[in-house]
Amino acid sequence: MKFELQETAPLSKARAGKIETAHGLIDTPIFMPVGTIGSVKGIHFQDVKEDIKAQIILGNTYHLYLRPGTEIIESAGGLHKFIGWDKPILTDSGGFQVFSLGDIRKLSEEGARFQSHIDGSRHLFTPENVIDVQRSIGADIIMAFDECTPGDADYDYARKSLEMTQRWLGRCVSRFNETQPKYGYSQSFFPIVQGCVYSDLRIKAAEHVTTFDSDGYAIGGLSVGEKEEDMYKMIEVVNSVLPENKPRYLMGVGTPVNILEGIDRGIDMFDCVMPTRNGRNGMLFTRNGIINIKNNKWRDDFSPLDPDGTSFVDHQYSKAYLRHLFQAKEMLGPQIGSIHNLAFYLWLVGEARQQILSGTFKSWKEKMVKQIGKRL
RNA sequence: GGGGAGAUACCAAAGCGGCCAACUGGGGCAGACUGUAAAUCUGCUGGCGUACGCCUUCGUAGGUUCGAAUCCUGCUCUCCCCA
Repeated sequence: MKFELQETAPLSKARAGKIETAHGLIDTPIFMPVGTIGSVKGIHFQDVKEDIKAQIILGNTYHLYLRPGTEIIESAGGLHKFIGWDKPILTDSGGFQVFSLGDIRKLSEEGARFQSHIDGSRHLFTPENVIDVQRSIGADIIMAFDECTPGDADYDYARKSLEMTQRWLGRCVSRFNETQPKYGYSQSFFPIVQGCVYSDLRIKAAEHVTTFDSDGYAIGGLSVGEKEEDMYKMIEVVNSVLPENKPRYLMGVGTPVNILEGIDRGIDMFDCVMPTRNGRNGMLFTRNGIINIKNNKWRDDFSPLDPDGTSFVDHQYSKAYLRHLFQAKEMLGPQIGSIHNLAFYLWLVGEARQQILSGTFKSWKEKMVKQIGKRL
């Protein structure tokens, strides 16, 4: 994998770049739709690619390991072939599930013991076998196995948690280096910076990951309950340490405003369930603000869903019709909501990239932040 | 014509002397959602008030009772069975 830094915006840390993977190029900054279980929920891959213009999607080690299982994915010839997506894929390691599964898991130095949320069966994830599973899945970018420290963790917990994540990282790297890709193309490995909201821990964590000279670096453990200002501060702190010539991935973030603020602070890659989950639940992000399409006020608004939108759904369907679909619980409603939101997210990062390249990012961003957070 | 059952809030449906402004569904209104255990979850849904509360409600008109959606009587309407 290669990363080319093309431009940095004036008065900002925002960067435009290009990532070259075995499955194609990725323009950065980029947003990656989440396709946890091998599907961007509710959306045909054709639309993900051609309408939404996604350049890379996510999969999840935890979910794919439990179902369909690595055997099936290997038999299919890897995840790309299994799901019919020929562009890049990034897999998350399962670290976040270890965090979000709460009381059906137990952490130890060895790894994470957990029960399947599907059938209750017991499993063990270790830094080593998580790398193995990701080799089997065959994602272009695979993630370290970490502990996603909760946003409200105290210093002592955060420090110990970080130290374990660091030891796990060493084991991940070893396993990564001693194994080979299974499908004839190379895979990249990204370590994850933890450290909760504590600057000194974040700096240590960032310095630690850079000792491994990876193809890129991720910032995890943000937007997990901490204050938004803390998140922005941690991004600044970490990015002041991470090397300029490698992509930086802010995991799990966020709202459209979060993404612009992240770009402004030098983040290149984002993923989040928000556009799909909220879209399924009737919340639409637009460049003019946020629409809750279920609200009564839209019942007789026959104007296009989003006159400024880039997706076909924005022009093909009216607000009143989409509201009707949600009222009637028609599955077309969540599908349209998801497509719209993802298309908006991809437009947002694509436009940010153009603004960076033309040197106008900062003023554009300030204007956008005011608009896109409004409630319509 | 005879016999029986019933009328509860937007709808359906519990309640059958005080703990009832009234269970529960649905519908409606609003909110939440950030590396997806989520096409999910939460709240509100007689009126006024932030709240303690106050006011008006259980077909309708009376009555019994300290107290009635709940008991009694008349009336109106609905449904079922037999002729």
